Amino acid sequence: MDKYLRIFKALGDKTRLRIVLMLKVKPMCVCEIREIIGSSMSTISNHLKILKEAGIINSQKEDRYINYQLNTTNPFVQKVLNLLDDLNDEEIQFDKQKAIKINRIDIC
Amino acid sequence: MDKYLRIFKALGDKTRLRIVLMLKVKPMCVCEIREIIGSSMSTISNHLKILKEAGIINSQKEDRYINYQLNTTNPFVQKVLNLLDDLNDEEIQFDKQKAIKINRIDIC
DNA sequence: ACCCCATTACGACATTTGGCGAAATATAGA
DNA sequence: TCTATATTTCGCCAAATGTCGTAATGGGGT
Repeated sequence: MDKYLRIFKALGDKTRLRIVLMLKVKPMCVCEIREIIGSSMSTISNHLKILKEAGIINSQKEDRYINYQLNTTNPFVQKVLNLLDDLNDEEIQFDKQKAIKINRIDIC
Repeated sequence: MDKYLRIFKALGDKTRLRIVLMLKVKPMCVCEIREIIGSSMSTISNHLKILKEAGIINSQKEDRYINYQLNTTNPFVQKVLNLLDDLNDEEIQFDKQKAIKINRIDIC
């Protein structure tokens, strides 16, 4: 049951839900996510840790950066993430547009 | 987005997740749920309120009791609840067995 | 060896949350 | 209408959570 609780808890926070939805656009590093959300580095890093421990995302090194991406290997997570396709608030659309345009070279 | 957040928040609490899963067995009143969970009346009532405001459950009068049951009208909620079919911890099984056996006449 | 991205750990603070008991409310049945 | 009982609401407390800034640490690239 803890596995499920961790997932629901992780997605029950606005900042983390935004992060998950913008990672649907493309994998991003902490820097980029921080730029879109607007919170501090440590705050974002902590949220990412929680999402990672819930098995919702994972990370991968790319050059000097660590890319965070949605975890596609866990079936349950996969199903939950699919349900989020319906979620397209104005705020989420903004985030996604920013995610598309963002270039890490400009900000990191 | 708030709608989704409320649902995830609601399911991100152990007591509430247990309540939801035992309501899969059958609709129950506050008394019965209280008996299975073991917390105070007011605590259970508050959890039910949160689940109701999230659209996960609804209530219906029956005699002197108020029966709480899963809300089957909301498609998103429906899908999420379907995902929970995989969840069958020992603790959950206990709850469900109790739910089957429980008789409100004995305890309310 | 030195940068740079990122993580972690800390203290501080405000807010939220979950729990309780007691009081208030509602309502069915006598 | 009165009473018993089921449920909700209220006020309080403790614990957890989210945020920040700073500072120390890690680990790859250059």
